[in-house]
Amino acid sequence: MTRRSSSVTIRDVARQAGVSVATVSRFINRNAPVSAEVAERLNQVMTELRYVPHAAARNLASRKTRVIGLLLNNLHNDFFVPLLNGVEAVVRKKEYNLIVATYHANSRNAMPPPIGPHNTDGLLVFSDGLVDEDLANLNASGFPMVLVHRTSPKNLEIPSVTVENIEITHRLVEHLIRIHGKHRILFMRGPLHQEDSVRREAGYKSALAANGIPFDEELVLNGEFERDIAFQVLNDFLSNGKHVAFDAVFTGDDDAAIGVMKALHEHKHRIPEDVAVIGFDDLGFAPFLNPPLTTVRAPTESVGRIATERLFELLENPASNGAVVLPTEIIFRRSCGCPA
Amino acid sequence: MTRRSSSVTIRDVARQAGVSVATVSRFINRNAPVSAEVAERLNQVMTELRYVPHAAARNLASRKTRVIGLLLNNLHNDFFVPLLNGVEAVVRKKEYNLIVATYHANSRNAMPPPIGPHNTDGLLVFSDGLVDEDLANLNASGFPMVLVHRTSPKNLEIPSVTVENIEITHRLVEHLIRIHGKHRILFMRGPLHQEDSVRREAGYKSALAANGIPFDEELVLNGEFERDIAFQVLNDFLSNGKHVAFDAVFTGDDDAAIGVMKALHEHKHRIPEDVAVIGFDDLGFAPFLNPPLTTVRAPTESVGRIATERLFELLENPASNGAVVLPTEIIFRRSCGCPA
DNA sequence: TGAAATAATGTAAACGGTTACAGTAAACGG
DNA sequence: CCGTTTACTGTAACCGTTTACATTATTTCA
Repeated sequence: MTRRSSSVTIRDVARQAGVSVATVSRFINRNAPVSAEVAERLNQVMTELRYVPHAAARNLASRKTRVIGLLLNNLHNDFFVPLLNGVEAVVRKKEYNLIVATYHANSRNAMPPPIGPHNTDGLLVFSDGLVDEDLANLNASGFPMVLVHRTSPKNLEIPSVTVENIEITHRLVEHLIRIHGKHRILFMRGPLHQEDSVRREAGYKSALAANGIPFDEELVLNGEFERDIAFQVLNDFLSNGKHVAFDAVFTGDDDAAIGVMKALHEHKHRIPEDVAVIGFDDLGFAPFLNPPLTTVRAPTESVGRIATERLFELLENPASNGAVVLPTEIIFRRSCGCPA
Repeated sequence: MTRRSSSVTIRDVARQAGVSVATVSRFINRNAPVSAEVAERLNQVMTELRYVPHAAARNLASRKTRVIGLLLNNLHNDFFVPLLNGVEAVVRKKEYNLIVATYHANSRNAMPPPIGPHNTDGLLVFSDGLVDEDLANLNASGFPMVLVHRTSPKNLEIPSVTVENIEITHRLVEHLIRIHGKHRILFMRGPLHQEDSVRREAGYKSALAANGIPFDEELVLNGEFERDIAFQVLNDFLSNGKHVAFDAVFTGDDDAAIGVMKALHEHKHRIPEDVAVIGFDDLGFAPFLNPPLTTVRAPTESVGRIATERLFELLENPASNGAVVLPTEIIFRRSCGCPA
């Protein structure tokens, strides 16, 4: 067999420097002493030959990839920028690589998850594509994972990083009711099984209940936490004559709030006079929307950073370590009816 | 040596199915016929054993990684969401993986690029961290690359995907001058050597020149195409008493425009009456800023998609194929002074 | 000073796949 | 009916590292 590879290998370096490959490997990984003399020679030879270790070979031999994966449902939301930013910063500092992949519940049938133990050392799981059973299997095999914006299935104890949703949503919706006298509050929810969406819906309902407002199924729309879908859905709702009255919209996230605002605009509803709008996340543009968006500030970059740090802790010391819930805070702006 | 690996290998599958590893490999890769009988048996055994091929081993043996890399300067801009989205969609369809890494000119001293021929099959280069010399070396070695928002160094012919900047900027700035009578237009530029920024500056200058307005060095600020930096810089500019008068701001990108608007707001300048603002990119939130942002629509998701498609073409057929420049279009909204 | 630890290096067996090469049996073509 | 494809399968070398084990020279120290 005549396999040809143009790339220079560790053997070339070893030969050129007159040492064994083991010594070169040790020098590269600094995991055993190498004489000063040899070290210098190797440095020289390596730059001269432009030697770069072959990642796959290292991975195979060492059974590490130096890659961590981030599994998302999709990339249709500005929300992911701060999240990615937090993740990437930590990954870079650790001199690891980051694989970003999308995978959601519906793609399960077609394909297995694109990233996992076979090509990463650990996973940051945002996606709902990995169902509880998958998580259980991976966890049982000792594969390091940290859940993001999602909590561990019962009796599995996978570490997670989330933000506080229910309490804050309750308070914000209650604000709409008590301060601004809104009683017909539409909820533009996210993906059906996404925890943030579920929790925000819970907070929404509990605020209604606490204030004697009956829950109306008709006032819940599926915006998928996506700008375009939220627009579409609300637009249809407003167009399709049914004319269910509402005087406020709680949009599960800021990005979808843009779609909501667009639909309201196009149907000549004034915000907040006719319809108040509130969001969630406090994305960078929220203060500059028209009107400025009342929302909940979620520390998204911190979520990414902390989740990644915990994943690295797990890599070094495979001891599970609970759930962290980061605090959130309401930011009042004009879209709810508050004065500028 | 006693190496232990808990994972099931191709040999386990082969033994269990009573065939050779070669047959299993062929079945997995579907690159040679396998009898129906064996195929079924393998399917069964593989799911039973939960066999997943080990990526590193495949990579090593096949000398392919099935990974493409996206190299960015940073992730501090909502602009990257549509870009990433376009890239990721194509990568997923091809059943490849995507490594996202940041690397910029200043990190060169500290580290080599985190991704390259050693861990990817090809690169989408947005970053300025890879200087012309690096590109030349990589290109000479036949490594597939596509430049994004950046054109090929002279006589290198690396494929690139960019958007039209100069002409459109010229027209937009001229609009500010001729229609809205602005004559002191501040330019909030991006990173010094970023081509979009350079070209937008060229369009800005040519519009000034074409309309008899002298270029004033003092009216150029470095906002780095980052929201927070743009805010900081303009805020300082407005605070530091120097009181250089201006009646408009051309912000090199929409994300930075948010920072600009914030600074203007805080200093009680009305937009567009006192100061007009125009951006670039037409990010999703642009129509909903207060006031709605006049900007240039750039097909960012298409840039990501097309660049990635071209990279895959390159993988299959290493023939260089020029530069594509996608058209852009001005979107007039209120921030420039146009009526709603 | 002799035993034990340490430093520096080499040899060669993995790691888990792919694939060139070879072989056998069945199908085809004239 | 026989030479030639074609379908299918197996053997084993190889991809480029890491690392267990072995070896020798040098320190350390009781």
